Amino acid sequence: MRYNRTYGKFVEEYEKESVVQMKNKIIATSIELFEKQGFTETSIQHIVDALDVTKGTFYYYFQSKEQLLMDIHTQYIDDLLYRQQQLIAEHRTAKERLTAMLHLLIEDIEIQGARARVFLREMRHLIDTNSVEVKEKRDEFRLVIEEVIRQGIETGELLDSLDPAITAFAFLSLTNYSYNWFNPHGALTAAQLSDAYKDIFFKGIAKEG
Amino acid sequence: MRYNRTYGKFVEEYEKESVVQMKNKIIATSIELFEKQGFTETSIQHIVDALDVTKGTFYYYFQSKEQLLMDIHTQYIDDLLYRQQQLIAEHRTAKERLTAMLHLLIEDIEIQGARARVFLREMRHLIDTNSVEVKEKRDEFRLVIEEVIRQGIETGELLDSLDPAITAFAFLSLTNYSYNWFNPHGALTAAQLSDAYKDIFFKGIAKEG
Amino acid sequence: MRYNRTYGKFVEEYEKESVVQMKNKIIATSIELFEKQGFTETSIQHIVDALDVTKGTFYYYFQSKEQLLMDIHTQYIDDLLYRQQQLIAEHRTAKERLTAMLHLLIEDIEIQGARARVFLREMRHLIDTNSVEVKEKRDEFRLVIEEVIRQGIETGELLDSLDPAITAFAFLSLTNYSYNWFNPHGALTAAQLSDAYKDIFFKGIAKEG
Amino acid sequence: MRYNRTYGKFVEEYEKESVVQMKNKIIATSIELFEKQGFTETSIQHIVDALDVTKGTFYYYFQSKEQLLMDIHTQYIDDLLYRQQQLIAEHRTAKERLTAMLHLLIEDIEIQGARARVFLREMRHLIDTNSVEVKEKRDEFRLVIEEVIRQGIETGELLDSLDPAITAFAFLSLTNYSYNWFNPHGALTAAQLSDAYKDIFFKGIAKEG
DNA sequence: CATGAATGAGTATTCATTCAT
DNA sequence: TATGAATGAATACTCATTCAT
Repeated sequence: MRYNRTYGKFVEEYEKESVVQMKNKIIATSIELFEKQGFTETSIQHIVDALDVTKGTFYYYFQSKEQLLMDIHTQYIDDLLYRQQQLIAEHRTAKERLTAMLHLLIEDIEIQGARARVFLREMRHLIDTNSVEVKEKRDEFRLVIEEVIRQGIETGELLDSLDPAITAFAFLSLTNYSYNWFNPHGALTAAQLSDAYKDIFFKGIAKEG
Repeated sequence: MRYNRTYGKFVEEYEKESVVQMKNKIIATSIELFEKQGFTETSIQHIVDALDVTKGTFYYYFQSKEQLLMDIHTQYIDDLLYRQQQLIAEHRTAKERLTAMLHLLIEDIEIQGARARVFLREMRHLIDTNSVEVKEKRDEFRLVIEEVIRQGIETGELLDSLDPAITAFAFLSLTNYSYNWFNPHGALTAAQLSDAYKDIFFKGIAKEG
Repeated sequence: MRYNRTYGKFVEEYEKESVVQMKNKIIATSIELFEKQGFTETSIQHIVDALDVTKGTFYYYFQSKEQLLMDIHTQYIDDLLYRQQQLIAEHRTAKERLTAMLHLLIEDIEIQGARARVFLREMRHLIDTNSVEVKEKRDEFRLVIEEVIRQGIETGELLDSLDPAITAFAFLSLTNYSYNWFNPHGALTAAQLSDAYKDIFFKGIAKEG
Repeated sequence: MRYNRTYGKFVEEYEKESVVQMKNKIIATSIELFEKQGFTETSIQHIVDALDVTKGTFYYYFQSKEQLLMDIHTQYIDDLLYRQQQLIAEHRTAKERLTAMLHLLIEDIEIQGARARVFLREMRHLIDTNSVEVKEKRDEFRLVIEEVIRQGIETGELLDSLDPAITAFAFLSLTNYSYNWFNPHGALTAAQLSDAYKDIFFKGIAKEG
């Protein structure tokens, strides 16, 4: 499982295989249900019924419903940051890097759509320190984009007139909003969508600048 | 009250002024609470406490909590569609129309942010027929944008290479995602943001097309 | 109802008769159950089943189980303090006052034994500010006894060698511990018991001092 | 360990040393927790966490949580009865015997306060036969006091007017209630308290008999 | 001896909704 | 119009106990 790459590294060392397996089973099922019905509307009972275990089992693996949500968020954002770093290392120009990130994020909706949707939608239900922690990581991801844009401006690849912060938000709007409407099982593929967005984002829509 | 323009039209014909007033008071208070805490997390008790009335009063004006949410959605989207039509009538070129819509939507977050956020966030809690009805109106709004883009391509204002549907989604991504991060009380004004977005959307970010 | 004397004064002015009645019914039933099974072992379900109402009803009248316990404690200790003041006013000498308090407390076990037992036993389950509040009132009651003893020493009624604080605790030990074993339905009456305790407390058990 | 004197006698014959040790470790830890939080509020999980073992270990040594409580009670009351017998053997007059018992019980709160408090507070949680068994031993302890008083009356040491049963309860009230308020770490020592109580109990508080 | 995953019945509390007044 | 007492079903969470390993 791809999403387990980074998370797994740390976990497997001190948690038994079976514990990790059951934890991941609970997470996988929860993600499906959270996506369909929303976090609040999905009860622990729903989750354990779907898994054919009892509530006690759930609470053996997770301290609380909120902790489960936090685990989902942490897995997702940690993996995303890891892949962002890889991609930065693999590419040099701002255009290449932004294109790669566009592909990364939109293909994520194709590959692990439910997980992405839960991540983008349900953050509000994290409490106190947890929401701060996730927010910081999301900011980190965004600031990397901002920095790529800033460097692109400096190197002359991108327009001088751009505000890097606003432009980073524009970039994230395109990718993050797409989970609202993009259907990976429809006629339009993720590759086509990210290509189309790449053109719009880089060249704009008007005929002459 | 601006949001009452279209809604009022139908209502005032068969409902007494005072009924409309109390209904709007409940709606206004609910929007504030829904924005702060979310729809599910806000109880009827919260709402009536904030208004210093009793539950019975609430249920005299609304059949259910969901019906209240539906009313909020209907008011919002009807008003938006009305203003979209006005703006289409006032402008001729695709660029002008798109620019006007960009301003409309982003300034909405400044002027009636809570209402916009509740609209964009809580649609999931509408039930079957209601969610279909709202979805149809949202589609209607989007298809107008699509049509403006299509005409812009035909008239040569916009690039031939564009897919009007995807481009309309890109447009809506910029506007609709901004409620997630744009703070109307911050240093950046809505006017500045919509200007920046206009540039990015029309001209792109790359130095040479 | 005697225990409602002071409590009632304030309540009846702003709460409807029927609310007070249901509240008192819930309190009365809860006291019975708390006495028999203990606070923790008595569930809200037990209470509402005994009353043939639903859980919702319980929570309409009480914010929480702990709040119910607090109400029971407040009613009890407020009434006790009130009666202590009356009795102080009615008597002059230390002997008379202590005798009257002995009667008061032991007859309380006869008349409203369950209430007294719950009060003496379950204070531990009050939280934070509530337990402090009740503790302060219990201390107040005790300090009045201490003061009566102190004055008795000064006037020459009581032995100079006494430590008023320890003596007050000795007094309260006799009365408060009796709920553990004294059965009001047995052969020994409350009047006989308080008489016997009065003799022991004033004259001691040894043949010559 | 003092509290193991009598208990140990029987146990060591058929249980391995290590079993007894682990059992006593569990008991010691449980007493601490029961005292701080109460029996019901302390979970097996709390206990085993504090000991850094697992639930399985607990259930290897005790059939149930209630059985653990019973063991605590049995150890305590058996030890108390044993020391009461010793003290009866060591002293002859009623005054000496009662004074010795007063010291015994109040110093117990100083030396093994938690154990005493758990014993006095949590008996209610013993089930049927167990609670009967403990009650019988507590009665036995009380009846020895009663008998000492009876003999004191006969020998002319104590007042003829006393009811031995009531007087024994008065005695136990002084000792047993003290765990509610007496703080062994405060300025007042157990020796001072038992001396003060001895005077009050023997000579009373009034200036002339 | 000891583990720890799993159970199942329980707990306090919440809340949208109804309805007699 | 409005009240507010009552419902009933749901919710997150706890915990003593069991048992295969």
